[in-house]
Amino acid sequence: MAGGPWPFMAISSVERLHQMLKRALDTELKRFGLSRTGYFLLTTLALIGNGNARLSTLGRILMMHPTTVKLTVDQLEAAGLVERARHPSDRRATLVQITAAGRDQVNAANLALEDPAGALAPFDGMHRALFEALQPARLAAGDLEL
Amino acid sequence: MAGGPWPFMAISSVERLHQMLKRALDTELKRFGLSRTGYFLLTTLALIGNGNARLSTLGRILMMHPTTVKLTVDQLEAAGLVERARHPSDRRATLVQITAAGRDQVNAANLALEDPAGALAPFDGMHRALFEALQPARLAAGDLEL
DNA sequence: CGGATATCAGTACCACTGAAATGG
DNA sequence: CCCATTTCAGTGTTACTGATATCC
Repeated sequence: MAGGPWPFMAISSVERLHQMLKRALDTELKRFGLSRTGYFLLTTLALIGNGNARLSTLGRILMMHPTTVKLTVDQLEAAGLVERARHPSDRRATLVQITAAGRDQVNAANLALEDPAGALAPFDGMHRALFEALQPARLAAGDLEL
Repeated sequence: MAGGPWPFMAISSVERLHQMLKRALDTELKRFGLSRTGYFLLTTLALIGNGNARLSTLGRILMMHPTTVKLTVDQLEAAGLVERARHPSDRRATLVQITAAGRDQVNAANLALEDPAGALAPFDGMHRALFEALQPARLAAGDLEL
């Protein structure tokens, strides 16, 4: 199997790593009642200045379809982790605001992801190196700087 | 957004790169009438010694669910790119064998993926570096050596 | 008997398409 | 008028669960 075409090898590597991380992440998030997309959305909100953003902005940042964003926000809102609010100037838009409970939840989840005894243990200590190793390819393809 | 927790940054990077590669790969494969899973299965078969393997072996290698393997093989078989055959010694197993047409198809696809004017152009020349950059994390998590 | 293999039916989640309504 | 934003209904693909039959 070694010695395949390089595009195949590269794409397969990303695909496999994605699979493994996804499974580890899902098992860890299950205890918090969070879906993967919900976790990404919530953490993104927590890192943004005011803790709020438009649905469309979240969709662009997270590379999610508008309908998927709506569904995810619906679920998070039902769980009390985010709230919808009117945009002050643009009346087409609705803002998604993270709640205090949402911050607590996402902080607890991110702490659990750093636990050396958790599901992400195999990657312990490699997160930063992994992030930096992928920067060139991501930026070359025009992705955000994060 | 920068300065988030490292597990989040690492997982997001992999997720985003996976998204971008997936879209580029899909648009490229569309012209060959191949699905992504079909492409992975077919290329794997082409790289294996005799060009055949059990369904269960393919599932393990490709991290696919048995039912997904069956469905993918059904589709490839209908397109004449693989054939099912009895296992010589183990009568429970069925072998999937790549056909001559399947080899032609997958070779053409892999050539297109290396085209500097194709959808994978942003990653041109980075495939090998990308593969090697992901090796440590993949092997640490117990993945195949490829 | 336990375990592996393949298949099938049914379910669930997610992404997408196309449409609609509202507003910049 | 054109475009952005959000929402909704309907569709398709893929992964999963649980069950079955066959065989090592």
